[in-house]
Amino acid sequence: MLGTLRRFGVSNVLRASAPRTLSTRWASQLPKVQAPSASSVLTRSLHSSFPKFSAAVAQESAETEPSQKIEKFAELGEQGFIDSTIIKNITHPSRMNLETMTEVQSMTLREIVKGNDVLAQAKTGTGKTLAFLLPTLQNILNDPGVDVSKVGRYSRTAPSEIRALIISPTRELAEQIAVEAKKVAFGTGLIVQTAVGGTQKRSGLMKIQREGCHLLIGTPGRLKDILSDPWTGVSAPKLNTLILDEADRLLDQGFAPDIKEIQGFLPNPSEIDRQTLMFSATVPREVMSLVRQTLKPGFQFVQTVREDEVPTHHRVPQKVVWMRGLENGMPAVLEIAKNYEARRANGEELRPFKAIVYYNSTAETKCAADAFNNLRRSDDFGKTALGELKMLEINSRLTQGERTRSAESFRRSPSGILFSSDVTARGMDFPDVTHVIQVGVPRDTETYIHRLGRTARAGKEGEGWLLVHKGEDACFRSRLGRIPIKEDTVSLPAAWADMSQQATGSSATSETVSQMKAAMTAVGPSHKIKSYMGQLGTIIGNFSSKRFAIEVLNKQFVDGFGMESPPQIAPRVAQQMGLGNIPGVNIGTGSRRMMEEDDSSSSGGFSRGGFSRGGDRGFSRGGGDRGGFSRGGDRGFPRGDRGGFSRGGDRGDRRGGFSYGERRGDRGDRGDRGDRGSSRGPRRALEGFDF
DNA sequence: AAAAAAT
Repeated sequence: MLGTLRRFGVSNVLRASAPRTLSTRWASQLPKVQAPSASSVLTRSLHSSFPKFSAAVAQESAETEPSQKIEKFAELGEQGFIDSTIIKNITHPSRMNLETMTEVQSMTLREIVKGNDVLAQAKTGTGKTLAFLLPTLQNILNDPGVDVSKVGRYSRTAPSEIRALIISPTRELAEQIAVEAKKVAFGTGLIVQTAVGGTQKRSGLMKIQREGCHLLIGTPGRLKDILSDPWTGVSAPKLNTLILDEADRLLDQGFAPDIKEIQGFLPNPSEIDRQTLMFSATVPREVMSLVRQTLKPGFQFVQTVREDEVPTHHRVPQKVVWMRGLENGMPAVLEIAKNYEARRANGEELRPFKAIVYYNSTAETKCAADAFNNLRRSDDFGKTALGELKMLEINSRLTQGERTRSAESFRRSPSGILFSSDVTARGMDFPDVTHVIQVGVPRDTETYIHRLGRTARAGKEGEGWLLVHKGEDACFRSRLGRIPIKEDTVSLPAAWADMSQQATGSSATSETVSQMKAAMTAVGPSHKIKSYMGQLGTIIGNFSSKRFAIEVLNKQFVDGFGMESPPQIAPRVAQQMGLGNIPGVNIGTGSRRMMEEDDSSSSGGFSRGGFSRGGDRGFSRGGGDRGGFSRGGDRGFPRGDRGGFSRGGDRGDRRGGFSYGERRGDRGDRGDRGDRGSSRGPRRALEGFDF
C-alpha cells in the first residue's frame, strides 16, 4: 500500500486493514452521479469534455473513501440502478444463484458505471469477472444508440455494433468469460461473441456476421486477425469500453505489442470516448508505467488487497518440500494424493481429491499425465480410490479440441488430477480444486500466485504444495521469499527417497516410489527426451551452475525415467545454450531420430496389469540397440556407478531401501552457489538450510 | 530449447 501511495506521490498513511479506493484529483472533481438511473452517457460526456492530460503532467493525489458497504445484487435492481433482467439472471436460484456482491464487485461497480477508467486488484477467486461484466453490460444497455430489439427471433444487431471488447491471455479463459457474460446478458437482447485462436475462423466470423455483436471477447492473435481485416465486416467504430483481464499479463513483454496493435484498430479515443478497465490479482511494479500510459490520468486504482501483502488467501496453507532429485517429483505428487486419500478413508470429512499439478514446460505435463495414467490403469491401482481418479493433461501443444475436452472434463469431474502448463494458471475457474501442486520454481512470483489461486475459490478451502529441488533453493528464496510458504520436511518422504537405489523396504513410501518408477519407465522415450529438453530450457538458470543443472537432469533421466543414458543434444543447440564444455552434456543428433521413431509408433505402450513399454528398452537392457540414441551415452556422462534401479539388487555396493531417513545429514551435498566437484566430490554444508 | 498467442 505504501508503495502505491508513494507512486502516486502521496505521504499520508492509511489504515492498513481497510480496503480502499485511490482516486486522483481529476476524478474526484467529477460530479458524483447520484441518480439511481445513472446515465453513463452523461458521465462520459463530462469525461470527454475534459482537456487531455498527459500522465506525466497530471498531479495525482490520493483521496480515501470510506469503505463501501457490501451490497446485495437484489438492491441494485430495486434501486433501478441495474437492469432487472440482469439482476434476475444473477440472483435466481436456477441461474447464477448469487446474493451478495463481493468486495471487488461492490467497490468497482459505481466507478465503472460512471465511466471512469479503473485498475482493480483483488485476490484470485473473488469474482473479478462479474465485477467488470455486470457494469459493462449495463453501460451498453444504457447507451441510447444500442438496439436490443429483435425481428422475430433474430437480433437486429450488426457486426459493427461492438461496444465493448474484452481481451484475455488464453483461449479457455476467453471462453469462460463468454459463458459468464452470456449468463448475465440472457434475455436482455445483448449479443456476446468470442474470437479465439484454434477455432475455425470462418465459422466464427459467420456467426458474428449473422447475429451481430455488442460484446466481443477474445485472445490477442485472433482479435488482431479479425479486426485488421476489413473484409470481415467485424469492426468496432462505436467501441467505448476496452477491458484487459489479467491486465499485468497482457501488458508484459510477450503481449504488450499485440495489445497496442489491437488498440490501433479501435476508434481514436479523442473522437469516441473510451473507458479502459484492467483487472488482475497481481499488479507488479514493472507494469505500472504501461498502465498509466494506457489509462486516463483520472483513473481509479481499486485495491482490495493491501499492497504490502502477497495476494494469496489466508485459508490456503502453502508448503514447500525439498526434493533430493527431480526424479522425486512424481513420487511426491503420488504421495500427496495417497496421504490425502488415506485421511479420507480414515473418516475425515474431506472433499474428493481434485488437484492441478503445474509444470514449467509442456513436455513435463505430457510425461506426468502418461505416467499417472499408466499407474491408474495398473491392476493394483484400478481398485483403489486413486484408480478412480481421472488423469488429464492440458497445455498449448494439444489441439484446441483436446484442450477444451480436458478443461471441460476436469471442470465437471468431482475428482481427478490435471497436469497442466501455465495455460490454466490464470483466471480458470475449476470448481472445488482441493490441491494446487507446483513442481519446480515457477518462472516468476505472479505465476506462483495465480496458479495457487486455482484453489480456494469462492470461499472454499484448498492447499498449495511446491516441490523444489534442493539445488533451486537460492532461486526459490529470491523469487518466492516474500510468500508465506512453510517448509514441510515430514509429510513427503518420497521427495527425499534415493531413487538410484532399488526399493526394497515394504514401507508405504518405498511402495509409492517403486510404483511411480515403473509407471514412469513405461512412458514413451520421445516424451522423456522432450521433457529433458523442456526442463533444460526452464531450469538451467535456476541452478547455481549449468554443470549442476545438467547433472540433476541426467540423474532424473536415468534414475527416474529409467533410461540408459542422457539424451543427445544437437551440437548447434548445445552451442547456443553454452553447454559446449559442460561435463555430462551428451552431444549428438540421435535424439531427433529417436523422437521421430517413437512418435510414429502410437502412444499406447501400456497393457493392463503391467508396464510393457520401455521398461526393458534402453534401460535394463544393455543399450546400444537404439539407433544413435543410447550409443551416445558413453560420451561425457559420468555414469560409472549407475545402472538401472531394476537391477539394483545384484550390485554389492548398494544399500537396500531408501535413504530418506538421512535428510538431515545428507542435505548439504550441493552448495547453492559457485563451483562444486562431481557428484562424488566433497560435500559441503549448505548455509541457512535448516531442516 | 524454455507458458502463451494467428495460420
